[in-house]
Amino acid sequence: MNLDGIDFQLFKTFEAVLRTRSVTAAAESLGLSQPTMSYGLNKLRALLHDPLFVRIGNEMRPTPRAQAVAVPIRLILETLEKEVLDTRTFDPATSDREIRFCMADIGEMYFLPRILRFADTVAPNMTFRVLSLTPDRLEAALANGDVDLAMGYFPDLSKDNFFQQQLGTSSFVCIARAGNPHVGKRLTAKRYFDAPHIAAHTALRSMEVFDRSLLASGAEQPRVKLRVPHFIALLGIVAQSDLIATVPLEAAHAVTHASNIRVHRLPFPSPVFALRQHWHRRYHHDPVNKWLRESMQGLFHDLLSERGLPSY
DNA sequence: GCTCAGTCTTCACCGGCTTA
DNA sequence: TAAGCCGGTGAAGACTGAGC
Repeated sequence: MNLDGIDFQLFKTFEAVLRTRSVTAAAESLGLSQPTMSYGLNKLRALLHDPLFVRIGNEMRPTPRAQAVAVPIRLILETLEKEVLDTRTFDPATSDREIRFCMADIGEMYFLPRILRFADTVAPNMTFRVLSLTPDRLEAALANGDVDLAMGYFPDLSKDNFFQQQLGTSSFVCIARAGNPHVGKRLTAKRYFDAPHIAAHTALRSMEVFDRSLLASGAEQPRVKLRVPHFIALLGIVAQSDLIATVPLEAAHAVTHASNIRVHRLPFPSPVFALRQHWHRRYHHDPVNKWLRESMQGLFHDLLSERGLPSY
């Protein structure tokens, strides 16, 4: 079986004759003339090698072949109408779609609470999932729709297939537990570089910007005593040890309320990096993706561009 | 069995679109 | 630009069942 000669109008012809049991009535229901209906029916008869309908009295009765194909043809028409030709716009108020983000764990702490509060009011039935993926897997996930939006610092997603929009800029600060003897009353450059550091570079891609900046300035490198893969672990260790950490400002925002962690300005000018949202060009015109991007832009643009260092 | 009304099929033609 | 294709229409003829 091939699709040569298949015209979906013929399926509508079939469905109308089946429904009305009359070529004339079917023609009227489709707004066509009776000969056109008859012509279409004959084409379908030739295609399916069956008379499909035979006249018995004043009724066109379906043949067994017509009865057999009635259900699949109806399914085809319904699928076309509902899933191909349906151009209704996306309505977040009624949608129960799952939105999938890719963020570093810093993003989860900083972006998600605000996203959830926003969703409670405008998209109450939506659910959310956050994935943490390597750059190559993220690229594929955005391309095939497994991830809707990547938010944060993703320098690898600058290829032609991806769109990006800057949400704001960020910089770096230092965090240490209250009373950390390496910090003292004010964090000086000497204290910063003498202190033992903890780093979570795997989780925080943006730290690459900080490292490159420090290298380019010719300054000495911080003494990293411990490297951990997760930002959450870093927080716990900073809170309970004399290690200090350099983290993006968003991370500092996220831990402002933590019991004994204090945020300090760096004792030298901090490099600045862009926080962006990234999406694949396949989904550039997708109503859901479009709504999501515009919402995130509205939600975070002012916040990221206007906020300063948290009070401490 | 004839007539009539309703319906279907076929034919001729028209107009729009594509292609050489 | 002309030819060919395709989907459409109107007209005419054929078919069928109901009524007499």
